[in-house]
Amino acid sequence: MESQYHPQAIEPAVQKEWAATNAFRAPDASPKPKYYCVSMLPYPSGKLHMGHVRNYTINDVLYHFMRMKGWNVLMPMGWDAFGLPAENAAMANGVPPAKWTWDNIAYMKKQCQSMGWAIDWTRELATCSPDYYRWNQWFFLRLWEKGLVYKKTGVVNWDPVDMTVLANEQVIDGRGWRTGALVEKREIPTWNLRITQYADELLDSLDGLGWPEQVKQMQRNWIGRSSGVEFVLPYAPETAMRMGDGRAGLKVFTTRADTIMGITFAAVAAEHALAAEAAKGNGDVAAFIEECRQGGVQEAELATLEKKGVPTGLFVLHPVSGDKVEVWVGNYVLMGYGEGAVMAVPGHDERDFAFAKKYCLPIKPVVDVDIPYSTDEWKPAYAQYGRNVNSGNKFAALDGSDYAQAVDKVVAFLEKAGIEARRRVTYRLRDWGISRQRYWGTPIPIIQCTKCGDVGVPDAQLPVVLPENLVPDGSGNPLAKTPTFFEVKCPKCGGQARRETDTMDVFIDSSWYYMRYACPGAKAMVDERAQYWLPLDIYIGGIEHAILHLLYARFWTKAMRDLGLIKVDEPFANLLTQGMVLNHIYSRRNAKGGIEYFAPDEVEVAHDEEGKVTGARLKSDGSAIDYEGIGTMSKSKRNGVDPQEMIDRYGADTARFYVMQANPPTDTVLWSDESVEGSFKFLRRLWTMVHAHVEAGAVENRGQTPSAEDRGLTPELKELRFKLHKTIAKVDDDYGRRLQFNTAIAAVRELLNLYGDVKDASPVARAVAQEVLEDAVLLLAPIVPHICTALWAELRPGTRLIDQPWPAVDANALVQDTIELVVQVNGKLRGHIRVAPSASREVIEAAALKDETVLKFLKGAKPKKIVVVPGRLVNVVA
RNA sequence: GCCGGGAUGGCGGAAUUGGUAGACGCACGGGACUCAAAAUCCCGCGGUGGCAACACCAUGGGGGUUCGAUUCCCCCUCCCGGCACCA
Repeated sequence: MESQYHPQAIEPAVQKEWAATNAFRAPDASPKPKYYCVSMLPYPSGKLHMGHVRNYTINDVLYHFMRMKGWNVLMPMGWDAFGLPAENAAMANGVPPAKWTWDNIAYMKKQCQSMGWAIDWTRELATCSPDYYRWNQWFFLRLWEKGLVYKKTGVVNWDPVDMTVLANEQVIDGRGWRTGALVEKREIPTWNLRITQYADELLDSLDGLGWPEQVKQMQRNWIGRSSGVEFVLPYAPETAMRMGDGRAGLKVFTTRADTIMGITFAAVAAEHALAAEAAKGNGDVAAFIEECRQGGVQEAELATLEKKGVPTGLFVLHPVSGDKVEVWVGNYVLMGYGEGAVMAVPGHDERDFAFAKKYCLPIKPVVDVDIPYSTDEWKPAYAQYGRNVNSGNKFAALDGSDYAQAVDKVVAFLEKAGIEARRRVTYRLRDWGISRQRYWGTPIPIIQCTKCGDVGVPDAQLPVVLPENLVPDGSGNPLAKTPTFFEVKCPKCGGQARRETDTMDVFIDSSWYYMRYACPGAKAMVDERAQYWLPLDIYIGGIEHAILHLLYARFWTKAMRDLGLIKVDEPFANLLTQGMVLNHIYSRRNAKGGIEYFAPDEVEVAHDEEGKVTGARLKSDGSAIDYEGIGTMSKSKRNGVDPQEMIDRYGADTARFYVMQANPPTDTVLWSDESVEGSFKFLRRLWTMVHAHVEAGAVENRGQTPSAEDRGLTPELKELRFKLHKTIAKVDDDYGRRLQFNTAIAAVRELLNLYGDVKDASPVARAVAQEVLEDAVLLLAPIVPHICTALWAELRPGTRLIDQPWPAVDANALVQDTIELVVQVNGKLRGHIRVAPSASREVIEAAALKDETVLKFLKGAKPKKIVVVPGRLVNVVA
């Protein structure tokens, strides 16, 4: 056996053997139970980064573990190949997005292979290939037939200089990232999917999923089902004349109908029809609406704006008192939620309160909130439910009601008064707008005919193929400038028509790729092989996908089910959300006001004594740049770390071991490679241990190791076997249930530390050593499969690691004569006692009360109480 | 702003159901081996006091529940993720 550990020789040889034997090819039928484990597919940005290494190594550990446990395991891989970065790269280098993307895929695939991940490459897919995206188009048309697709006006970010729609990511502090121009809102026609039709099911079926509770909670809050009352605030007479829209008043929605007597004003969004009417002949309102048009559409930006508004001079009537109530235009009212209009109750709503304070509008508390009410300052308690008070003489019957009673009474009152009112369930969730005014995506299969309207592309003409040779220039969608693409005949009337040039949101691509892995080459969207593999037994990916991607994929699955394509209700039975890998971010504003990012290794950083960054300059020319703090590794911010250097220097096993031993998979981590050396040293030590054992001569009697009954073991060897079998149980639990790999590695390190302490060359000891080393190799195999494959071949010549089952725990090895208990006084550690595992409470108490330190702390007094926790501790309360 | 999460030695982390705080590593210090270096091995390593035995303090800050709190509850600070066109 080679005395030195040479990963550069071992790893390619092991990988070659795997490839030659199709080791990771998963059959679509098997007597074994199936286990389908998938990681979120990567965007082919150019190179793998440490987040990928973490993600796919976690998946790989589960692959090997479950395979050793006897499952038919599938781990596939693919490429989320459409999207914005390819267009940005094209603008920067003049290379078409297709070429850039395919080159990146080729390079990253090589990197994946050099990591040794157990991927079944026969199922690889790229979402930018027509074979894949044709089914996006086909399914879009099916949804359209079912009425789940519709067209409506949407609001987007508009860069007035580049004359182009900007993604939210491309808006930095309200300005276009390339031009530095102030961004505006612009309304355009968009295609939408009716995800809200599935809102209830998406909410209710969360309960049965094996997902982290935090993710389920985020999805619940995102869907945001709330029940409330929708009613009409009747227009005051002169307002009714002006509006003349056929409606008797302003429709509002509220979840707090019980506070109706606290209405002191009403507010509408700037885009509301009433605001437009008010702007006629009112310069202030018109100017305010114009002001609201400035800036982008991101909710985070809108929600942090200072609350502002103007009075419209239009009035509604309080539905109970009949008092005139003025309507304001407010920038905090969202057109996209409810009706774009709210009844304002500053007494019990925080945003209304802030608005009222700013514009000196009356604040009228009408619910008893248990604490004294002061209009000086908002307190969260003001928004609590409580008994109604101060309802006035027209509705005195409301006083004393609790929330539920109050809502009942209000609805009954409004109906009796002839005011349109109904209970309604609303959702925070909005329909899914899928139109993108971009080139590198799935073409939307619609043809716009002046005579026939929007016509679906006939199935026989699918896919609508995206031309692959265009290069975007930053101004608009190149497809819209390519007549060979958009000039078409109408499939219905044969007349001249125009092809839709918007493409689909890339979240569509990632909503069902894991089904297509299951049935490569299928002649339909999916076939029966998908039914065999679905649902995923575990889905692994970044916590940043907790809402959007996971919600869209769930919706898409349910829609496919309802079209009879699959039978599952949910795609992901279990979910492991990986924490983000963060790194420092450096940027600089360019002359135009756009933004430019720099990689951490291009930057020299100055720190203060506490390690805080005080300044940064470019290594190349010494110019000052901005430090933006830490954030997720991403292509656009140029702060990703390529694992290649680590692989070249130490090998893939060290890289895999390092990322798995450093932190639990769910933890967010700031990238550091400080202790990589330690990981490599451990693998080298493992190699040395096996080498020393093997060179001392083969041990044949593995499997006939003296068990506890045979009593052939010294106490030291018995302890070693105890530790071994404890470790097997611990690692099994960590891999299989806890999904926490750093503690599994620590346990194996402890085992090998103890093994290293045993200096015994007797035949019995050599047999135990064989058992320990074999099992340690099996326990580590899922994490570092290359070195373990090589070591196994030395420990058991003629057999292959990949065929081995997971090691079994020997219950006999876990039998102990005595156990140690902790002795506490008042909850503080004061000593230890050794007792038989079966020791009674009385025996334990007596032993504790004989302990000298315990007696010292008791100072002769009798203990007040003694708490015994079996198997753990005894606590004497003084 | 709203939703979700996090904070433990110089650093990464452990403590799984309320039961020994700091496992296992990294870095560092000391020693052995060596002509020397590398590699390897051994010892030490939260703070304060003490020769030591040991004692006290300590899990972002403040309060509470409990025989016992890193763990549960309330309040606060800072950081991370998401907020619908980054993926």
